[in-house]
Amino acid sequence: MDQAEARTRLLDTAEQLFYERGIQSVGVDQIRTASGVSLKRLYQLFPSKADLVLAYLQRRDTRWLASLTGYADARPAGDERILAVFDWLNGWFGEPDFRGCAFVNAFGEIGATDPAAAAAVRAHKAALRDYLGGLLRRAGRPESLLDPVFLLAEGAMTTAAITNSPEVALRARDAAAALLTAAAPAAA
Amino acid sequence: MDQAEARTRLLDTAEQLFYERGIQSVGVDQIRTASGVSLKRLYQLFPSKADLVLAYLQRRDTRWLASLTGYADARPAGDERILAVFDWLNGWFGEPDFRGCAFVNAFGEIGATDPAAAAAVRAHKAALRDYLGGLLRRAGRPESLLDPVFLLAEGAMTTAAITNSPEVALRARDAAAALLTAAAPAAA
DNA sequence: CTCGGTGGAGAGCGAACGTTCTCCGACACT
DNA sequence: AGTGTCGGAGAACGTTCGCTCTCCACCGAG
Repeated sequence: MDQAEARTRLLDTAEQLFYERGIQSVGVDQIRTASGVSLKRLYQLFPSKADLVLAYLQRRDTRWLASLTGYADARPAGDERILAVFDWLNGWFGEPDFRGCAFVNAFGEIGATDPAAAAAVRAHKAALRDYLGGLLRRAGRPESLLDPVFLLAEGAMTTAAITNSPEVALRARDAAAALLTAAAPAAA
Repeated sequence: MDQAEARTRLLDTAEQLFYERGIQSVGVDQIRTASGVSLKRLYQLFPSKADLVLAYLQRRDTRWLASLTGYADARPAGDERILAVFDWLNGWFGEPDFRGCAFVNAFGEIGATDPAAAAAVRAHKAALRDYLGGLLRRAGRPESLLDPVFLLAEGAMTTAAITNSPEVALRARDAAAALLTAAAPAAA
C-alpha cells in the first residue's frame, strides 16, 4: 500500500465514521483499525487528529459540491436548474446514512474550539451560496432571491436530518418555486 | 445552598458551557468548578453526564420557546405575528454569545450516540413547528405555508451562526412575507 | 550473506475523562 | 459535651484519549 492509497483509505474511513457518529466520538484508533492503515503512517500523513478532520472537511466540500453541480448543471439553464438543486437534496436526504450537513454538524461540535475547522465550514457554505447565486444570475433572477433560496436549502438539510424525512426537500422546492414566480410572475 | 439552588446553578453553568463550546468539549469537572456545586451534589441530582445534558436540553427547550412565544404573542394576531418570529430571531442572532441552535448543535454532536438527546431535539423542533402551525392557522393561512416558513427559520439559525450575520433573520423575514402575500395576495 | 532502511503491529506515555471514595468540618439533637 | 448525619473538597480509580516509541519482519543493494 503506497502513500496515496493509505491517504484515500484514511479519508474514506474518517469521513464515514466522523459523519456517522460525530468527530469527538471517533477515536484515532478506530480509524486506524477500520482503515487498516498503521498509526505510524496515519501520523505521517496527518500530524494530528485536527489535521485529519480538516482534510475530511475539505475533501467532502469538493466532492459534495461537485456532485451537486454535476447534477444541476445537467438540467436546462434557468429556473429548472435552480429547482434541480432541491431534487438533488431530495436524493441525498434519502440515502440510508444521511445525517444532515457534515459542515453544520462539525461547526456545532468543534467550531468553537477549532478555528481552522470553522473556517472550512464557512468556506463551504460560501461556496454553496456562490453557486446558487450564479444559477440565479444566469436565470435572470434578482440577487434578492439568493438568500431565500439558500435559507430554504439550509433549513431543509437540518430538518430532513432531525425529522428523518427526505420529502422536506420537495417542500423546500415548492417554496423556492413560489418565490421565483412571485418575484417575476411573467418571466419566460 | 439547597438542592433547588444547586440544580439551578448546575443547569445555568451547563447551559452556558455546553452551548458555547459543545457538549463533549466540556468536562464534568469544569461544570463543577464553574458552578461551585460539589461533585457529590452534582451526581445526586444528575446520575450521569448524559442526564445533565438531557436536563440542559429540556430546560432550554421550555425557556427558548417561552421567550419566542412571549415576544410574538404580544404582537397583533395574523401575519404580523408570524413575521414577529423573525424579528425575535434577529434579536437572538445579535446576542454576543449566539452560536446557532443548541438543538441542531447537540443533534450533530451526540444525536447518533445518545438516543434520549436525539429525541429531545426532535421534540423541540416539533414544538416549534407546531407553534408556527398555530400562528398560520389563526392567521387564516393554509397549512402549505408551514413548511416554507419553518424551513426559512431553520435555515436562518444555522446560517446566522456560521456566517455570524444576524441580519439573515431579516432576509428570512422578507422571504416569509413574500410567501404570505404570494399565497393570498388579496387577503386582509 | 550482510547490511541499512522502511513500515507494520502494538505496547507505552501522560493527560483527561466520567465517576466514586475518603476524609473532615459543620451543624442538630440528646 | 457527645454523637450522628450531612455535605464539601478533592484525591483516587479505571478507562480512554491522542500521540510516541519499541521491536521486528521484510527487502533491495553490496
